Amino acid sequence: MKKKVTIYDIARELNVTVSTVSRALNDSKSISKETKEQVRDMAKKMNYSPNKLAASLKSGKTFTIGVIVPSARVQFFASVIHSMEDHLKSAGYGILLYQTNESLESEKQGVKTLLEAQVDGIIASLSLETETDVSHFHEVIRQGKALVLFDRSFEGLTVPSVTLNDFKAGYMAAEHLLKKGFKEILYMAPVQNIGIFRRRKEGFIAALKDYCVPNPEEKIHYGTLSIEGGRTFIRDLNDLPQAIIAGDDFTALGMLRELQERKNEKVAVMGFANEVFSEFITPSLTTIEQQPYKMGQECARLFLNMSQKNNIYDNPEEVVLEPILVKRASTK
Amino acid sequence: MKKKVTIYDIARELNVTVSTVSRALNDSKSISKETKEQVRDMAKKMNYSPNKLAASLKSGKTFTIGVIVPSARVQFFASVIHSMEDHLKSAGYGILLYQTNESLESEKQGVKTLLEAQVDGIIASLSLETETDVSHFHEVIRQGKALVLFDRSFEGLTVPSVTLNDFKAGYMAAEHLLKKGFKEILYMAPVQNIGIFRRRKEGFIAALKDYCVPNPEEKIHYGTLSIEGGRTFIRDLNDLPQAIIAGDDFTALGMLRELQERKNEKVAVMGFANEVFSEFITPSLTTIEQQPYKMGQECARLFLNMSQKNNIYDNPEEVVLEPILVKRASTK
DNA sequence: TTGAAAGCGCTACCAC
DNA sequence: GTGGTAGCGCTTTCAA
Repeated sequence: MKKKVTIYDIARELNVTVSTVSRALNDSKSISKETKEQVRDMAKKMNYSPNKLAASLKSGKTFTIGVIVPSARVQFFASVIHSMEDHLKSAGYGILLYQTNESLESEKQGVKTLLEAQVDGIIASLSLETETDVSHFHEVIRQGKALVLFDRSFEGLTVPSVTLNDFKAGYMAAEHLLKKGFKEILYMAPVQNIGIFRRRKEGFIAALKDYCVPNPEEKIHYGTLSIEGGRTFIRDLNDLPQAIIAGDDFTALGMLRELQERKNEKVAVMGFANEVFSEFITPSLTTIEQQPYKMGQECARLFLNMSQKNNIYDNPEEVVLEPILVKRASTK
Repeated sequence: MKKKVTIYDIARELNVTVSTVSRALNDSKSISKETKEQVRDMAKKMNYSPNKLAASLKSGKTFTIGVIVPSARVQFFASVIHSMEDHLKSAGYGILLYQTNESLESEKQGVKTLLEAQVDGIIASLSLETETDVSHFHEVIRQGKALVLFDRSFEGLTVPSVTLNDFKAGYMAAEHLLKKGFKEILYMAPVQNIGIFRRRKEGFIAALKDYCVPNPEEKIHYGTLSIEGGRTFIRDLNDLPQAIIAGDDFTALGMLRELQERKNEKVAVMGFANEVFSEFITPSLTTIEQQPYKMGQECARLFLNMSQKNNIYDNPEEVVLEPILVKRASTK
């Protein structure tokens, strides 16, 4: 472990000043070609590696962006992170990852930690617990740093965001089943504090109204998002409907399994998210694709846009991606 | 966007020096209780947020650790990342993420970027292209920074690592099939430059020898890891064997689908990785569980261990996790 | 085109 | 128990 080489070492070696070295390394136009070459050669020769920390401290830019997600293990978020990293990396930004595990407290801590790390911005998807308390995100804005929300956003925050058209997603799901001729459709609603689930539910209701199904509100049952939640949902029903819209693909899977064990496969089931497995289970699952790759890409774009502007929160762009209906066997 | 509050502001307000403020904030024992309280109250009142960058520049510790993976979208790596972040966060460390997309060039760039960001260490899983050129990792070691390799490690690097007992994994897979009475077993081998695949293959061969199956080397066919790769593998066979060990679960899935379309399900198929979907496809897939959560946890532990030692590369600990055979319907 | 020097915000050593 | 101050490695303004 040798001592680190700094621009001072290069300067001394070349009998110039650090200013010159710094400028040469940064390709400043006020430095002669020869000097630049000399400096670069020496830097390479001495195995120089810049300390970005020092540069950041001085310049105020870290070229690091904090990403806050409920869990990096969930396929959807994993894909978004993957996409973000790819698109941000090419613009010179690194990603500092923080998982909230669906806890508001953890989310607050995450924002605090990331701000202390002096990230240039934060891209976040809210935890399930984040109902109305978004004060921690106001701090991000107050500091003049870029904030981009995705998927699970909060309407009270006028910041750039990338979301799915959840209303339409709910509407599409219902319409698909209605067009298939199913009349008795049950809708499984997850917690309602999150806008994404609320809007989706509203889309469902709207579709039923448009198709003249009476009392759509009565079709809504609450449930838990998980395979077991899907099983429980079925068990708790007195009569089986013709079709069920589950809160996500895992829940839909649980429902399908529970139904199969009862030798009763006559119920159409669909999910949300288009997980990797959904195509491969039996029956293959009809679901709504949420475009995680596109979402990550758009988040990166919005952030990079902001990093070029002065008044970053003027007219925040709200990208709304279109849900895509993926028809498969489970609603045949 | 107000000007940032620094310890100078707090010091001025309280008529003390920055040393006092710094020490009070860091809970130094040489500061009186009263002063600490005053400082903390004032810090809170002024909405002070420390600039970790400055602290890092001075102290040389960033409490940030670089994580290099082929892709954060792959379930296995997503789970490891999830686990690492959880375990490292509680020790005060943040994760700077870098994806190589299986490219050596990108991996080198990643190491460079992370080192420039002054990470305290790097936890990495090698790209498929990283055959023998690991010079970039030597640079990490040369700088005296902690390096931990996981899953896809490199035997030439004597650094702490967390891997699966791949030999045993291959052995277990073969043994499972042999015990089921299958004699004609085909083994699909992915690229061989990566130690993990080589050792696994050797385990397979050893098992066949132990069970007195002649010419085990002839049972090995090379193939590509993907659903399509699995389909192609089947198509390219002249005769179907009794059982096949695929390179991973996706490939196994491709094989199963190809076989199903031929109305020929008499071939037992198993995979590696225990993906989320493997339990839910039909037939459910026998596979080898690679314990990603445990792996992430152990990586975190090894890193934290190193961060406490002086000679961090003395007797590097090599954690080898046991593969777990998950028996399911596909090899019934 | 290059040099000198201030300073980003914090820590830690040396005084007192 | 507290103060003074020299840097950490870099950028950038002002001079020359």
